Amino acid sequence: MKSGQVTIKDIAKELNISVSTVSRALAGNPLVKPSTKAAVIELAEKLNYQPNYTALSLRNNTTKTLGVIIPQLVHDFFSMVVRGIEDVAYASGYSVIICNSHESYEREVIDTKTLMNGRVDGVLACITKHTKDVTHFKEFVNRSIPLVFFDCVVDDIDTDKVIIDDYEASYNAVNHLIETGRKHIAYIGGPISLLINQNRYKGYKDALEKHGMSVNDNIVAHCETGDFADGTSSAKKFMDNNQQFDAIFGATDMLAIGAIKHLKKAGKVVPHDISVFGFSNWKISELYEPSLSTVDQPGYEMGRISAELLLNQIRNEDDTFSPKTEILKTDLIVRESSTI
Amino acid sequence: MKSGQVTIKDIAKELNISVSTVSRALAGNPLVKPSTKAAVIELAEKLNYQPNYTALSLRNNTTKTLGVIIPQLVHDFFSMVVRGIEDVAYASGYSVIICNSHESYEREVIDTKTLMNGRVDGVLACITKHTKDVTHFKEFVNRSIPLVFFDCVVDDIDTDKVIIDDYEASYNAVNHLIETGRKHIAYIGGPISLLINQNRYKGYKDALEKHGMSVNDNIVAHCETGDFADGTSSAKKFMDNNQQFDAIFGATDMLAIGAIKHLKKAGKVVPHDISVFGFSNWKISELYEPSLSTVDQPGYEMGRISAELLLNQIRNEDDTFSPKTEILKTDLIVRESSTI
DNA sequence: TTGAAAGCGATACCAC
DNA sequence: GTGGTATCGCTTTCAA
Repeated sequence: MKSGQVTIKDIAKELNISVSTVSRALAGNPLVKPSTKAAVIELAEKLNYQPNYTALSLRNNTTKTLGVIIPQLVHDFFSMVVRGIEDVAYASGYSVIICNSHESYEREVIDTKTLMNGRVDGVLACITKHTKDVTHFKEFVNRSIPLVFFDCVVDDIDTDKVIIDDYEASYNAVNHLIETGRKHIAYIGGPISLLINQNRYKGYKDALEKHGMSVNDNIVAHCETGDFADGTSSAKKFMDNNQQFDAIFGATDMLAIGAIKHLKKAGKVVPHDISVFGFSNWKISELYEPSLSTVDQPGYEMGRISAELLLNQIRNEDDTFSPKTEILKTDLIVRESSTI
Repeated sequence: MKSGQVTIKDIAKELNISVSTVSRALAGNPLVKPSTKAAVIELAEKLNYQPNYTALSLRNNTTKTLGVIIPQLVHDFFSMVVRGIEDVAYASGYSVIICNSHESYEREVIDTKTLMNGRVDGVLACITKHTKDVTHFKEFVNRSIPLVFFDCVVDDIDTDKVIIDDYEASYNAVNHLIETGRKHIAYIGGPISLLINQNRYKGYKDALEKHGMSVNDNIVAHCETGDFADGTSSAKKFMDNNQQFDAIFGATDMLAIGAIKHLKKAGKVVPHDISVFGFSNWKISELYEPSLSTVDQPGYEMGRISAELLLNQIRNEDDTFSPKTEILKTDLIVRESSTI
């Protein structure tokens, strides 16, 4: 763009024909005389003509761009989601613009406004841990801008959603700990205000109860962040309070590894004394020592499916649209930290 | 956008005034009668009017968007760079569109084309490990689209560049190993075709020579990826060949940790038997055991400076432009893996 | 103070 | 086969 941009007008002038003809020639319209067409194409290539994207967007009322609002990028799971989104988008001729909310509610609100002015044809969003008021997202629906939520979704907005079966994953993980002989299983999770954490906690609870155990609130922690430091401090709190436990289920890999760090410091051996299970299958969970048992979430697939749902909405437009919720299955990856 | 979008035309019709007046009122033009202005603003708010971004772009020949081409996102360093870019961009009213080349040359070429059609006002780029032919980047210069390279830069394109002082960082790291008494220091690095790796290797070599040591090619590896597995296999190769060494300088944290993994397996104790130094200060380097000594690169600052240089180019436009290269300093972070 | 009209780049309908 | 022109939404002269 700027000064240097070649337009069809330039081509038309140079060849002494009208812009209409140039446009048609470039579009491969069969009505154009072959010789004219050849001349246009040759000159276009010589001048390195690129159709002005902005003009096309305005004309067609479509930007061929998808917006993604995501709370973190340095995150193996989210990164795979983005990759899935990009692959589907590019394959359909769409670009992707990523807004990183950095887990900030204020930033998220700004991001929605940024995407609301016709810059994108549709939006894929995963809300931050702190998002409670979702008015800013409802506005997409009001304006009938296609919207798909993934992972951390908003319950009371009626649109497509793609989520992980957190409940089942967490149930299975805790079940595994019980079946390998653990009797006193602690829980360390992220902010319980988030639906995904509610589900992970519920899976934990139900797995215990299924086996006739009950939750001991002294070894349950709902942390603010889900980060490493929270895992360490939670494990420390449990031990300082002289709580007995032989396993920890951490609702994120970082919480789990943070907990292990403290256990080691306190002289406990993982998994001999205490088994630990994580959630997300970050790269570090494989590299850490002991390697961490964890839940593998299908991030790429989540991105792929979300993008497909969004493209469907975009293509549908005026037609009737009935929102779907896709629930994706997870896998347990058992490693050293829970192999007794 | 799409059907539902409110335009100034709608407002004009509703109030029985012209679009010009509406436009002026919204722009805060003082010539508009206060009562008219108030009415326009009130209605605009009521209808939740948002100026059409595409129309503005076309009109002003400016997109208020910066493009970023980056080879990886799940990377603590790049992530900080992006954050720095975003902060500067947003503060100046610019959006950021990120193209992830996924370390693929082909993808990178596509990304440059995507950004070449007037979608962005300028581009920030870090080339992939595999990029040798840089014709696609030269086209930005030909079209006088502002361009700034960061981190992995292209030497023979005359534009702004922001780089890390890889040479000095690596020199200092190896120097530290020598000063703590190490005599036989191995080198494991990424693809030597990349300038940054040439510099890291040179820093290693010069530090050795400065202390009267010489490079032993049997304990030098230039790997293809810089990933974990390459670190492991290089360390294995050194040991399988019965090479003696008491330290390893890994030109990425992943290479270093991969190497440690093998050392442990082979019964060596880090740092007692062998010191290890990494590069990049990934989060994992702090969590790993032993915690990894490493080079901290100022990612956020790199992003910030790159974006500022780009915005300067954009604002300058026609004026004379003399490309600058900023070289950023690094810090050594000494942790357990090199503390004897 | 306000309105009419040109123009940003590309497309498509309507003439000829 | 080709040219003229309206149009997308908005800003900005130029007139009134």
